[in-house]
Amino acid sequence: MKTIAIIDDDEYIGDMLEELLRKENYEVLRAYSGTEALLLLSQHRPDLVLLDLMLPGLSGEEVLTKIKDIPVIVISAKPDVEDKVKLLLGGAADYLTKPFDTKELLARIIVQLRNYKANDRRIITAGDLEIDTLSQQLSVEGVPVHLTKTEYAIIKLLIMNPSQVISKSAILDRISLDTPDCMESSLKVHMSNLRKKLRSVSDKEYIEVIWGIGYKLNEV
Amino acid sequence: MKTIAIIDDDEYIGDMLEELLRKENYEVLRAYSGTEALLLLSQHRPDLVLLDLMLPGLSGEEVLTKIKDIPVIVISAKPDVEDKVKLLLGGAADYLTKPFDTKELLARIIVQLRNYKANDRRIITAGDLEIDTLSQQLSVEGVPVHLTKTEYAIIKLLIMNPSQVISKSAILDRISLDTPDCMESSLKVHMSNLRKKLRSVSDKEYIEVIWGIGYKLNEV
DNA sequence: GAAAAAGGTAAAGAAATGGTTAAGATTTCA
DNA sequence: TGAAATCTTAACCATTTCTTTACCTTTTTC
Repeated sequence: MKTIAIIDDDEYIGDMLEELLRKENYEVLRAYSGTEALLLLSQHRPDLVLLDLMLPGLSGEEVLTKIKDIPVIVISAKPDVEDKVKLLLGGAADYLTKPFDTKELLARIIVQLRNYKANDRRIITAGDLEIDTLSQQLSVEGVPVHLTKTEYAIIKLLIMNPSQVISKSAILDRISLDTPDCMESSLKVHMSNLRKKLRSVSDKEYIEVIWGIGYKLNEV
Repeated sequence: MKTIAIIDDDEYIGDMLEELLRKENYEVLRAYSGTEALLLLSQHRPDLVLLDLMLPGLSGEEVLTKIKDIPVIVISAKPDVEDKVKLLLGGAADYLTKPFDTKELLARIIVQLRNYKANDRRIITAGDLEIDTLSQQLSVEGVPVHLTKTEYAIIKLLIMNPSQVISKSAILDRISLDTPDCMESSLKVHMSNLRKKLRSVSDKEYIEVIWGIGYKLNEV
């Protein structure tokens, strides 16, 4: 998933943009002034910036000069060609004049994003366990552990529902072991192998058995 | 000096553009129809294409799909948002509606050209791997490696998404191997050949297999 | 406490997946 | 058109992963 920072002091427009982008499955960051924007960018690294020019404090132009290596789409109420040229030459990747069509904005966002390497991570943690859904890797207390496809599917299910009891049938559904006869015996083995791998890194008992029902991940 | 191709059947506008660009010290190529454009592009490699949509013969859209890795600025009389979106998603780098201000056009040309390094090339790197999107060449630890078109498409996809698991189906989608039955066997061979070429330069294992899922580029 | 039920482990065989090679088909380019 | 490069297909092998089986331990129930 890509992250987009919206820098706009107008809360109404910002909210509208945020909703629009979230619907398209982007992660959204917000800043409401130039200084806030710089703070935000020092802490996060979005894949793209939507920058409104009318900002309190620092001007949009000043903010633009501070942004390195992230494409910036400038949004402005001024249809002035002089402004457009100045901002484009100043480093903006694109320039849209209000009012704009949201479909066009989305298309231009895609244009900008497709030029850049995706460097986002999607990490889900539960206690000392951490999975990176993009590299499909598990880390236990920071140590990467190699898992098979099925083992990864199991631990992901558990991590996404920490401290909840997951029935064996739910696990079987999710990982779709489709030999109806003898699936449970297979699951037993997968659980055993998975735990063995966790144990090779840490002594903690992450996976707890709920007798007769299923399993539960303890956030130790 | 940068070279810009103008593809426009309207001689008057074309002449105007050519004069404008020459004044700005660009080299100019001209084509007056879709087929002529393709011929021109097969012989020359401009740094940028200005493409008018109203073309006799091949449509501008068709021409666009044939142009790879050269930024295309579409110029159109149609202010239709639907068209804009279609062309932008279809690979256009920018879209200007007539009538436009020439200063804005020049600024947007600079924006497009600025993405390319001083030597006129767009370089994308991941660790010791580096691709040049213009010459479609890969360098491993600085050593150029010759790749076929398909191999290049694969390594580009991996380099643009470093450390991420790319499913085989995603790769197949991207490089459009279109014999649905036996594509995987083909992919296996491409991967094998690609790795062999990488191995001939470096001992590092850049491409990792994620068993049952796909591949991942390690930034060693 | 014994029997029954459920879960854990280890090992072996089965199945799936990926790697490699080579030959034939196709495309490209001079 | 003919030669060279590239792509596809198929066969075979190596490796990884999954399932099955047997046997063991733990928990529950009576």
